Order: sequence, then structure tokens, then C-alpha cells
Amino acid sequence: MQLSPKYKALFDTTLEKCSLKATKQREHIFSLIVDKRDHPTADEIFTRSRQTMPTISLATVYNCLDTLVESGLIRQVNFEREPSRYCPNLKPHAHFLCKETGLIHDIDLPTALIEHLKTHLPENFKADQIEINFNGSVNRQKN
Amino acid sequence: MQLSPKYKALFDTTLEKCSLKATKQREHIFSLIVDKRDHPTADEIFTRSRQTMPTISLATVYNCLDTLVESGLIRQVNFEREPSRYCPNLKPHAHFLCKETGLIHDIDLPTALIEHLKTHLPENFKADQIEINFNGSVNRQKN
DNA sequence: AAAATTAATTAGAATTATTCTAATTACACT
DNA sequence: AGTGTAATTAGAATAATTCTAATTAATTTT
Repeated sequence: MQLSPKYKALFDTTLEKCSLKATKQREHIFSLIVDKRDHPTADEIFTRSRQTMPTISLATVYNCLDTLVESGLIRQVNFEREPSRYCPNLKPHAHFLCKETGLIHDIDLPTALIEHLKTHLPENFKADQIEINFNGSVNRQKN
Repeated sequence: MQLSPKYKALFDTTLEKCSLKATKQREHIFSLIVDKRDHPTADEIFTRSRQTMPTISLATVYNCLDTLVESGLIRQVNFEREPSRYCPNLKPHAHFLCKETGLIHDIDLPTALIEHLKTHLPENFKADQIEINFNGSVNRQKN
């Protein structure tokens, strides 16, 4: 539950840049997401954060998550009508939801490919963000 | 509110193939979505359908939408925490949400590009579906 | 054609994720 | 220490969606 110096610095400078405060709740939630990168929901994060910070409220969890997403420290992942999930991987990547396990997997994508996708937009369309979500199943590897 | 023969045939044969019934509620909702392709929400569809079919219930709208999505006649579009929207465009395409107008635009993409995206998946990942969502703004065209 | 079976629709209640509200707390700056 | 602003908190409110149980419609069997 302790941020590595690298992430701690990222956390502090990013919030600073957005003129937001680096509170202990925000840091705590960020560290949980960085630590266990399993794309938890707000509710799961709430449960986990309570274990070491028993006074934190669900509203704060939502507030912190929104703050972290807005500042660009984490990404919000949405699949269909499911609750939002959160992801600390800041490299360009897609998500893959396995319909059998319910697990979300990160799929690394070359930046060039993402940029190439943007070339299919009409000229007057300016994209801030692209979300690429796969649905399917992961076959157990033969061994 | 009348399906063209082409869409009527598509509707009938597709449901037939899934051994689902081509009820008048399902047809009505499908025709609304085909007719006004503005990516309406379930609630908007409910309001519109009431105008010509005043007895239809919201539950039926949801049921019919689920049925149409499952049978592949329409696509469900999800942006962040917003309510689901529905799209009759069956060609491979992405969606672009303009943060200024709130409008969703279809972005045609070559099938080859979609297929190329799949090549970045690990070998044992089998994708049924890919969803590509852009967020940004549409600049008014100079004239 | 009547009866039986099955699927679809309906109204309204229930659920659930998320947002809002108003009060309190924490921190930064004089 | 006192003031101002931002963040946190608890709990209520909202809104989209799903569930439940009853009714209706359609299809098949007798």
C-alpha cells in the first residue's frame, strides 16, 4: 500500500499540474489501483481501501476516481452496462473482456496504429481519446 | 414507421434464424431505429414508440432492444457512464461522441483495419466483437 | 375449432451504480 | 490563531436497467 518513488513522483507532479491536492485518500486509492492491476470497480476499490483506511467513504472513492481519471493518472474502462472499472496502465492499449472469466486484459497496441485510426476521421473531427474494447474468450493454452 | 421491403426481409429472416418471433413490438422498435438513425437511448425509443403504439411498455422496449442486439439487427453503443444507445448501421464502423453537441457520429472503417486490429491479440484470444469509440469535438466547417 | 404449450408483453416494484446535498474536516495563507 | 478554499463524509436521491408475476398472443396438438 506504499507507492514506489516513481509512482509517488508521478502522482504528486500530475496533481500539482492540475492544481489539485495530493491528499492521502487520493494517494491511497491510486496506490491500490497501481498495486493490484486487475481493473477493479469503484465498489471493489471501496472495499479494499476500507481495509487499511476504515474511515474512507464511498463518495470519496468516486470523487477520487474521477479526479484521478481527469488528471490522467488512471483510465476508466467501460464495457456495456457493467460498472466502470479502473486501469493504471497509461501506455496506449486496448481492453479485452473474456466472457467466460469476466476478466479484463490489457492489449498493448503500437502508438502508430492508434494514430492511424485517427486518420479515418473526417477532417473537422478532433479526437481527444480513443477507446478500443474487444469482447470474446481466452482459450486455455495447451501445454 | 413502415419498414422498407429490404429491412422487413432482413428483420424477418434474422429473427427466424434465431428462432425468435417477429412481433409487432419488435418490428416497431426496429423501424424506429432504422428510420431515425440518431443513436437514441432506450428512453427516447420508448417515448417515440408510444406515439404510434401507445400501449407499449418500457420493459418491452428493453426486451426488444436486447433481442434486436442479440440477433445482430442493431448495435448497442456505450460511452462511459451514459445510457446505452442503439445503432442500425451494420457495416463495420466506429463511433465518435462530440463533447460539445453530445451527438454520436458513425465513422466508417475498412474491414481490413478491423481485422488488422485483431492481429495484435495474443494467440489464444478469440474476439467476437470490437468496439471503437472516439471522444472529441467536431469543428464547425469553414465555408 | 378448442385446448394446451410456449413465448412475448405488461405494469410496477426492486436493484444498483452513480450522483447530489449539506455538513464537517483538513489544509494553505495571511 | 483566523480565514478561505478544497476535499471528505454520510446519507439521501436519482436514473438506468432488471426482475417478478400476471396477462396476452401465437403456435401446435388434440
